[in-house]
Amino acid sequence: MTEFTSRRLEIDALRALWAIRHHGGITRAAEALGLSQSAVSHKIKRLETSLDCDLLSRKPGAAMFTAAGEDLLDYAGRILGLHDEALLSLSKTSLAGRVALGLTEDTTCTDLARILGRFRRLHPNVSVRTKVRMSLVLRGMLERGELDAAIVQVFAHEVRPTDVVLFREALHWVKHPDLPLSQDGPIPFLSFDDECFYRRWALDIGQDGGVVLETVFECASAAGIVAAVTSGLGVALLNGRHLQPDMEIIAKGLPAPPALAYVVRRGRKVRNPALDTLVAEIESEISRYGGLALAS
Amino acid sequence: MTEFTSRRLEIDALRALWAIRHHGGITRAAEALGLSQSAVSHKIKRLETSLDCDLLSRKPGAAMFTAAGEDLLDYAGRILGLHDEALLSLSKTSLAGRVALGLTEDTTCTDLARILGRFRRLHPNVSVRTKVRMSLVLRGMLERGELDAAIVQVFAHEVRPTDVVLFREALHWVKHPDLPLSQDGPIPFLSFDDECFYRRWALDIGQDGGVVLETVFECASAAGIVAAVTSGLGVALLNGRHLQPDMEIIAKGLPAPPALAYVVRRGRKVRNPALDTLVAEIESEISRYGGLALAS
DNA sequence: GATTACACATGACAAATATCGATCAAGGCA
DNA sequence: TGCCTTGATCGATATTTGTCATGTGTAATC
Repeated sequence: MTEFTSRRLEIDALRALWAIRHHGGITRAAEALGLSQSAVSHKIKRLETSLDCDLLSRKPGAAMFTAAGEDLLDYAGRILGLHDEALLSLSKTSLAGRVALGLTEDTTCTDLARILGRFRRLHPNVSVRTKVRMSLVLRGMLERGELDAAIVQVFAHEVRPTDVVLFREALHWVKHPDLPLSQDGPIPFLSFDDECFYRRWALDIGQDGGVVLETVFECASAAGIVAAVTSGLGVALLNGRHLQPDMEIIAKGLPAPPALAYVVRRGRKVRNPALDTLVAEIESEISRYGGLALAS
Repeated sequence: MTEFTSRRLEIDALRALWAIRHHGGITRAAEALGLSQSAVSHKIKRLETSLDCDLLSRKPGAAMFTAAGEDLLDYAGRILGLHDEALLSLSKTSLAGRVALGLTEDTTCTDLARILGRFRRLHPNVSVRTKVRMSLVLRGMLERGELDAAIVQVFAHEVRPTDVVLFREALHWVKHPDLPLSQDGPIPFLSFDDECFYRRWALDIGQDGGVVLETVFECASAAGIVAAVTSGLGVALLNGRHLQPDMEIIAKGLPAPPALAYVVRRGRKVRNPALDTLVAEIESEISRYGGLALAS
């Protein structure tokens, strides 16, 4: 009979497992969950003992999860989804209204999609309209009242008290190791398109520091920039996610790039209960996992 | 921040909620779960505190669950389904083979349907073929090796050590209050059809006790018998589930009806790992909830 | 209207279990 | 090699969870 009490999956343990996958490691997961590393380690251990099988491989080089771990991870995702939806549904208040939401392309394939889907399900009377644009464009639309809120990239020092920070990110100057940087001549710059707001920073600051950047390549997608960097076309500003092994971070000679943050920024509209709820759900998800996970 | 740790649904608590619905009350649920009544009461209380809303109405006469309770119950069912499936999937052993299973009509709409569905999903390489027949027929098929196992109704004293008891049931002689029972003449008997094994008991025992039963009505479905009893056509043998307010249980004048049990009875086949697993899953479900629930 | 039976709530306490901080072991990397 | 990061482990607390004993409210019975 004790067999059955021991064979029970704790919600918290499943969430820990999930966080380990999301954050790539026990220590980081613990941090995100607001627990100590040993607590998370123990949680997984208990889970493994109660299931009598290994979930993490603990072998360096190999994948982090065993087959059983991956298997359980799949169930964990579904169980947690239902669990969180159950929690929300108990506090729902038959919401109705409209929400016009702006997103950057980067964030569409993160947890946000999941949250938005759930929000639709829980509040069928709220019409959510989303627009995907670049951060600068979204900010303009916010200003003009065309959006109720948007998820935009901003400089870390520009984060407003009313913004909800999803995650922070560092920018790096990168180049291919083989590309020499001459001190005098203009530096070849690989740039996102015109509306990319840190491209503007690069061109402005560049002038202050006496460094001259010459845009030799312009591409709207990160993939294009990455390809251009690895083929040695020039230097670029990339965030940590896009760093590749064959890229070299330029430590000196260029002004230190600013830190970035992805935030939920609200428009000027006075009252919008549906938006309040949506933002609250995003916030809750963030504090539960210590930030949103990016698509891997 | 502590708000989020407190807002967490324990699997055990959800199972308790589910058991309360299944067994119709905290005390019975506690018994089924192998816990004390106060433990279950506490569990629900904690759940309510953490959710900050009432789940059980505690008002006599009213429904047992509040709206929020019903809401959560729905999620609980789905979460527990996933949870249990996750547990099973981790111990699955890529089963293959064939199982020929017999069922009585009564049991098709119980938890068994759910268990069979899950079994199919978890073991797609096992072909499960089910046949719905009356208990006596199923027993014959078991004898002849046409079935690997069957869920049949048997007299409680005929339960074999190898049988897995799903639940037990009492039979009652019932009649309409207005129907007089003459001591001398034959008693009008409302019977299931010929293959109903306790109809045979009724006719046999009837003769021993000097009581003469005359079958005045024959119908394969319980609903038909119920209708016949309430219209005063005669007496019948019915199980507790089919008792109605306007029926009178006949305490004397007729031999005490035997107790019944629904059991999983296996056929003679030597080895069948797929069947072993299926029976094990049914057993596990039983001990988890203290018996299978009937359709309400 | 007292009484009994029943189902549930509640409080105190004991046992189990989770968490933390500190420490330890192992691998990756300069 | 020595440093640094990551995760395992240990002992000490803190929290959770169950049980027992008891209290409360409701209905049925005399």
